Amino acid sequence: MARQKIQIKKIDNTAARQVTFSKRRRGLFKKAQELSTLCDAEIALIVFSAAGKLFEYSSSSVSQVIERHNQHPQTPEKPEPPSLELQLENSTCAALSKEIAQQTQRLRQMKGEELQGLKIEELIELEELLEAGLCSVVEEKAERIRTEISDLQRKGDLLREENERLRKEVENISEAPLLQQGHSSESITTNICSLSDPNQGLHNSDTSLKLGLPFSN
Amino acid sequence: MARQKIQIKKIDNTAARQVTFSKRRRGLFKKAQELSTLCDAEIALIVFSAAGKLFEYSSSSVSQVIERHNQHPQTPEKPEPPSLELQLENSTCAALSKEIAQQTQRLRQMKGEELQGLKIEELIELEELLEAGLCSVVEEKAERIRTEISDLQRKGDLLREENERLRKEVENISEAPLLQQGHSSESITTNICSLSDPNQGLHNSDTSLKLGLPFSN
DNA sequence: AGCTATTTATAATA
DNA sequence: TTATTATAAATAGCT
Repeated sequence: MARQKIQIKKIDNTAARQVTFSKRRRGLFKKAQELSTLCDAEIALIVFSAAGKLFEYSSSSVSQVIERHNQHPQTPEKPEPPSLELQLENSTCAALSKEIAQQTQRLRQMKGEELQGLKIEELIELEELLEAGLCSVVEEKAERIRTEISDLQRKGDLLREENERLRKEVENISEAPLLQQGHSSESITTNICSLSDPNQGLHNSDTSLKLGLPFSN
Repeated sequence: MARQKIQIKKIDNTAARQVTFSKRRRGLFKKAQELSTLCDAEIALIVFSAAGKLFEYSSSSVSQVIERHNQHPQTPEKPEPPSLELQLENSTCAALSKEIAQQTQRLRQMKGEELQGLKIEELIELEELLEAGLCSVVEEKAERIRTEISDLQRKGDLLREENERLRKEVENISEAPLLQQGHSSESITTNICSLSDPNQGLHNSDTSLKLGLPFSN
């Protein structure tokens, strides 16, 4: 509106846009204030800059005008037309909730609850599903226990070897012309070690299978 | 601002005030619209005339801007701070999604999939859960099949009684001095009926239990 | 931030 | 209300 007429469209140049925003915003606020004074009007003006900064003017207080606006009997169309974005969010939430409800029911059915709603055919399918799942779980458990037992036996073997080594070391030391003080505690360890069969590591798989009894529980 | 400069104070003359209100209001709205377009600003402008009439303008929707205004943080850091309501929606969605993910994993585990993440103790619990569920399902199925069979047998009994009644009726009619035409088709029905033991209704429960073999499938 | 040539808004009037 | 128009105000492009 000066030097040159401009098109009312978004100003591309960022700096120029910010300057214009500043100038016109002040002009707008001034006009609003003048209107309210001259004509005894109640005005609220809320402006968010493109950067999200808030500017506001009100002849009284913004909250007061908003309150009056909310209480205004007019606006018979939509009291609160939720934005499309919000509607989408809500519909997304609704869809998610529905999915949760379905999954929850399915989980209950798999736990043997709320079976009334199922037909015999569905019950049979569910039974087969549960049996397959149970079978997988049992197999996984068996595999885990086998591994666990193998690990423990391997560690046991290592400990036994270590003990054997220590026992021999003690024997060697004992051959030295020293008194046999403190030998009692060493003998306990030695005795415990000698109770175990040093060859039992070879039977690992058999042993784990015997211990696998809980598989059929 | 024309012909003569005016003082910015309430216009005494009512008519003049209304005219000025009308003109300036339009000018103000135009300026607001220009600012929002030129500078990509979000604007809400609420004006109550002295007579209490509401005029409003917004670049988007008044409610939306008011909402943004209400939720505006004291320090506007973000270029586009999503309203708290939206954040809540999003967090709700996130929570729901998380729950769905958990349920989905649980369902898979119950179907015997993705068991790697479970400890042996958890596998055992899962196994017990599946066994309990399977047991319930099997019992429910057995009950359903029992009921189904009882129903079918009851209906069969009714049909047999009806057939018996019809057979006797036919016999009575046959005693009349008519030719035995058309008796052949009746006799088939009668023969079929006579194959069944009219007392077998008493054995309903036993029979259903025998037929209950699929329970252990 | 100021300046100023122009455009725009508008007060008075019809 | 609307239209006209003289004038005040606002402001786009520059510093």
